[in-house]
Amino acid sequence: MGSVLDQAGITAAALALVSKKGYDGLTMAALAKSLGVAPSALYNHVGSKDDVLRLVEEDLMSQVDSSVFASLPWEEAVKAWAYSYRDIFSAHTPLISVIAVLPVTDAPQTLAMYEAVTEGFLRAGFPEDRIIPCIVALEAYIFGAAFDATAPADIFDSGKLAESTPHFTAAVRSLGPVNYPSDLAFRMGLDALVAGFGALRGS
Amino acid sequence: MGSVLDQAGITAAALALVSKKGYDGLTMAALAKSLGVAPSALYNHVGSKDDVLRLVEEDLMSQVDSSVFASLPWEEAVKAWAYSYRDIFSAHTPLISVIAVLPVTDAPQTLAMYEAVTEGFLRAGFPEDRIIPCIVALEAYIFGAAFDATAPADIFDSGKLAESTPHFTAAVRSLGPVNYPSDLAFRMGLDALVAGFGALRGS
DNA sequence: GAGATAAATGAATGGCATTCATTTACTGAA
DNA sequence: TTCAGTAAATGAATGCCATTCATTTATCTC
Repeated sequence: MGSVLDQAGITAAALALVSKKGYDGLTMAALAKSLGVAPSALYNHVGSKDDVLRLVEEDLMSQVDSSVFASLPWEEAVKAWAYSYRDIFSAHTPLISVIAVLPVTDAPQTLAMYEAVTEGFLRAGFPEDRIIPCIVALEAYIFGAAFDATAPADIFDSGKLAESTPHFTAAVRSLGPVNYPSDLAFRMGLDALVAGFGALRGS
Repeated sequence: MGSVLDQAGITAAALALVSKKGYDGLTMAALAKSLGVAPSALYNHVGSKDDVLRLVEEDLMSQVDSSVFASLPWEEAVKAWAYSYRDIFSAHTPLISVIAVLPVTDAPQTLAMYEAVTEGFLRAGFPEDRIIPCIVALEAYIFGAAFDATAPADIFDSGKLAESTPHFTAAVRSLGPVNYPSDLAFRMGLDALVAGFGALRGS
């Protein structure tokens, strides 16, 4: 044996590469180079590039703060968890298309997060059969919001077509200098989801 | 002139190709072949493959039903619009990563949709400066839910790690035979968002 | 009919993930 | 100490991809 490579090392190198060059720079060749190894050597440890993305996902999932469910009341815990989840994945949106569709089997960190969140919901008095739908809805919102967070500030600039969309253009203008209110929108939507779901709790 | 190709034809061919072979099958070579033309000929009409994706996006946006805002009360209109939006894009998730970040300038169909939705919110009594944040939050939710809708039914199968995640595993089991409740979750989240945002309306 | 212009061609380029036959280096048993 | 087995790394090759470019073809205008 005596291998230079292992999954932990590959994961760390992939994360470093992504933070330095972005997901466009995450190629098997670049990853191998950063590990001082030939590209084909990676295939002794991962089956494909998608495997690398899965390793990165697992690492990120373990960074999502689900400990808040043990220390805060449910409303605050959900919000803190959601912010943490979104903040982490807004820097990793290319992963979302991969993971949103990925079975959770063999993803221990991801499962651990779901377990902590589920426990938090149970402790807050949710009926067991409503918990997964709530989590699914919250995750959908979080993933969508992660994309938003990376959008350019002028995404809603209607340009030449402003005259044909007067109400929309006025609504955008009314926001003032910051015309892409990603953070305000995230807070508003999260508040609405938490308020709506909170009503499902048993007494 | 007398060109075999134009943007409408390219858009139609791209949509046909996607519905037949999926987004993996949407290559410039395959697109050109389906149009009876050499791949390089496409570049006289579009600047890049991303341009093709933008054309497809515009076409899909025009299919989203925003006419409901003219005929239904606000709550029902938002829900009908959201369902239509999600249903269309759940078959086109690879576009989401592109468009969620894309400026709306020079996207007339997309702008027309935003204008119709904005008018619906105004008519329902929303303060002008809350409308865009509401739309942003709803869109985030819709895009995220579009990913969910394509997930496999057994995405939450915890497999060998079931014993270490007892609460989560039980919550999944309590859902019964269908263990990925994408539709239920979408309805629940949408109801919560609509209820929460509806409270912002002026009297 | 001449010249301009728009459009299509086919050959090239460079990057990409992945495969595979081969070699290297280490292990544990005789 | 030798030798066989094995895990890991190598480098060359494959096939697909988007994109570019010099060149040709066809059409329209004067």
